Amino acid sequence: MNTGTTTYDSDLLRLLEQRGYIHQVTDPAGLDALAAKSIVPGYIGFDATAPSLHVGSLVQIMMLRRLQQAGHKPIVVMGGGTTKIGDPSGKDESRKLLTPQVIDDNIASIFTVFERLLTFGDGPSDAVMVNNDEWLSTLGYIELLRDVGPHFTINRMLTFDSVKLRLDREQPLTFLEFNYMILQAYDFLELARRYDCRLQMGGSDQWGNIVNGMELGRRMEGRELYGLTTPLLTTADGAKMGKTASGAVWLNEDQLSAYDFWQYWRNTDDRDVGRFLRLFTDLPLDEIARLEALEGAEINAAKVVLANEVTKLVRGEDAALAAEATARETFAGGAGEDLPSLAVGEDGMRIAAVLKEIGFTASGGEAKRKLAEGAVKLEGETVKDPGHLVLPDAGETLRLSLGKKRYGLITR
RNA sequence: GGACAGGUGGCCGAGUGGUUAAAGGCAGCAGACUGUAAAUCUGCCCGCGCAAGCGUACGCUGGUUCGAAUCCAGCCCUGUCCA
Repeated sequence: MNTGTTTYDSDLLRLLEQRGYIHQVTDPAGLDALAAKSIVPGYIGFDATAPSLHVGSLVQIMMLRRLQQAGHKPIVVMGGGTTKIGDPSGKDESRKLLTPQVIDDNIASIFTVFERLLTFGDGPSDAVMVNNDEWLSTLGYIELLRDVGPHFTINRMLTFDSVKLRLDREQPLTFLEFNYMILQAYDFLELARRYDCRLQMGGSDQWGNIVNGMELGRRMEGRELYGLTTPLLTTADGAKMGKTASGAVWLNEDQLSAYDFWQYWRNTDDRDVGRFLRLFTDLPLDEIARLEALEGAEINAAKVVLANEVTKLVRGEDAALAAEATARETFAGGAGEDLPSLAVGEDGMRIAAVLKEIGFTASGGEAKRKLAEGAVKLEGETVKDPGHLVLPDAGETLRLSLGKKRYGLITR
């Protein structure tokens, strides 16, 4: 693990290293020297395919926050232009094309989260958000080929992991996907021109793209650019971060309630607590060290702190407090108000239907299975009969649970 | 354009005429144990229906057959090699 000692002179690299953001840096000494003496504008690119980013992107967002904390300028690049040609992320089917309107709406929605974590404005170290559609959509093909094309060799492109993997596995790799990396490289060049951007950051899978951008900038305009990647974030049991029972862990409230968001962090694996505290909260390192050292059941206290802090940053303080209060009451046998709820109406509803309606199960059949397994409780009593009629008295609230972690409130 | 190999449930991957809603693995959910952790063991894991049952499903379309994921034809898609 990270010892906290570092050889860097700049606040930026010290901060990033101590908190565990650094996987690779193209020229650590050069970047360190630059960051020690001047403001470094740095960018990270984000997808605009959905109305919210999810937890998997949070490391990157936090890294922009650290950049700003160290006095530099974060640039958020939304991939509006690249989204227009579809997402080539390896999955064969998910190449849905989005209309410009949808993309713009997505970007606006995503921005609400950035707004909480970064300070935007016109000052030298204020954050800015740009859409790469601004330059990509007006790019001429001939022009691009002539100016940029000569700087890429197919030989080298073939050596990139993203490409090699596909070829080795004998999977299709389209020309479109192959070109994606050129457009991403072009982004870096354009940002260097517009904002004197010197640094691109990203996940470790972006290393190749980042290096391409740096080299393009150097070859075309003699620019000195830097790249830095974060480690691929997995949970201690090896899974990619951000996936859970009911899908992705979205950052926006519209896609995932604050309570569920809070629960995601509360359920962190013991082994991940320290690492996540460093990455995803602003708590001082010595306090994190103290929390991380807790053993046995006591580490749960650290998980609560983690959940509170992350929820506070991403969703705001009120949301964090409410989520924590709800969790405390709920797991103490009561029922917090933040829980999902369902009104069954005057005639009541059969319990299998209730489970489906409230979103605990995907289908009626699954609800019946869970009932048969004895996983469902109503007011603390196990219910097994799918036909059991749920009908609270007027004004009464029943407490429904599926398994040990999912709770909901049923009213008439 | 040609030759060959392939397209199976969220993913990987068996299955070459009925007993196949389709082996096995992964992921997921639940139960037990716990600390709302991990590991482990057990069960579940297409949809609808209280149920008997019904409906969909093995790239697409059509055909053979009492019966097809499995056989035939055409088409679409992918890979490898050749032009």
